[in-house]
Amino acid sequence: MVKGSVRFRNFILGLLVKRSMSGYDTRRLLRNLGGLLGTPSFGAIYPALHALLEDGLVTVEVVPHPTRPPRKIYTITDAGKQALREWVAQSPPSSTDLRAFIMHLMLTGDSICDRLTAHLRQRQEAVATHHSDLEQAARELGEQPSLGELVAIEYGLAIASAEMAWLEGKLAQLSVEQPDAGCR
Amino acid sequence: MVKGSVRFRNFILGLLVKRSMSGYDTRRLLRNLGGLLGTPSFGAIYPALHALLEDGLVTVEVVPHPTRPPRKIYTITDAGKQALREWVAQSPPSSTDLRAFIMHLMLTGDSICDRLTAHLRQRQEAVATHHSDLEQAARELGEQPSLGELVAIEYGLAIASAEMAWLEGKLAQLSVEQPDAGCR
DNA sequence: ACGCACATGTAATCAGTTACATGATTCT
DNA sequence: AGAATCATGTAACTGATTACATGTGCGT
Repeated sequence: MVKGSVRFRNFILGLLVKRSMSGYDTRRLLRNLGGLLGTPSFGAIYPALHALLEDGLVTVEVVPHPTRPPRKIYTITDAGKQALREWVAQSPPSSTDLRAFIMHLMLTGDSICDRLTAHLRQRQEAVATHHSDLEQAARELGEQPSLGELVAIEYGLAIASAEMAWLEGKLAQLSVEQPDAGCR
Repeated sequence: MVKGSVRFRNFILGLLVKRSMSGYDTRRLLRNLGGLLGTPSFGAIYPALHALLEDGLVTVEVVPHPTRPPRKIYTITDAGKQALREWVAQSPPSSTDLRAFIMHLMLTGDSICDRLTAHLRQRQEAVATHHSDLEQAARELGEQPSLGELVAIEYGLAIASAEMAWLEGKLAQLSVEQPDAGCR
């Protein structure tokens, strides 16, 4: 009867690294992020927060309010930071999950550990694989493909190419700016 | 006790437009497409197929095999084509769902209806909105954003830009190649 | 010998959304 | 007046995955 996935709980936990906030705040933050990390409902957020609390990964401070329901400000604990560090370290060996990748980007390079370039390279590999999968698919389409099919594959290919280009550029940029990459 | 979502059933139905095939085949096809349309499991595929059959949107031909379980080849019916046509017509008024968009691309321009440019324009709008949402988020990040946060937003922005560029190019190309757009 | 591709199907379980309850305050 | 924002929470439901049952043939 665990609430939510490990992945989801760590997403929420990841948001709390930057600053303490309420469940309501996490939702707003995620929406403000343009859905880059998804747009979960309260029915997912609150239970996840309760689970984190139960596991001692966060603490609550109840800020009462005269009229509205009291705000519950959640703060990540040392155990929580440790758990996140572990999650970031062991997690996506070859991530095809865009959101998990973005979350990892946000956490690495910040207070967790400077593995930014490592994650970018991993993503590079995953996208390259995806790209060649699509090329393969395009080739196998062979027999009288419809306009729609062609355009769809093209579309996927274009996005993958753009991702690869960006990743390459960013990696080059980072290697110039801070050649001292590696874990503290 | 309906099996699967309308969206998912239509995905499967959409694959059958091009050629008749078994449940096993649909799964392979989707994987070959590099996960562009997702990688559903048999536990989702078979029930969806049964539901389509019950609704008369597909027919089955059981091809027995001496040793292995018989293959069940599903073929879309006229009613199925009609249902798909309707789904494509009414569906995502402003799709933020990449997969649904790709499925629409595949269906339009083929045997369904030539609404390709309309769908591309709709997508263009959705991506533009997403892009400006991210720019807003970047601005609001304000206070001492971490390297990771910056990179994550940049990444989202880069992909959105690439999508917009591709969409613009493709629309220009289509308007030259076939100015006679519009539904038959 | 062992696993993988072929091929279908069901049951248990999970992870999430939707809908509801509660209730004051501010915008239109 | 009516809608939206603030704020938390639970219960019912849905849509999917995972794991299992069943069994042959082929590659290494």
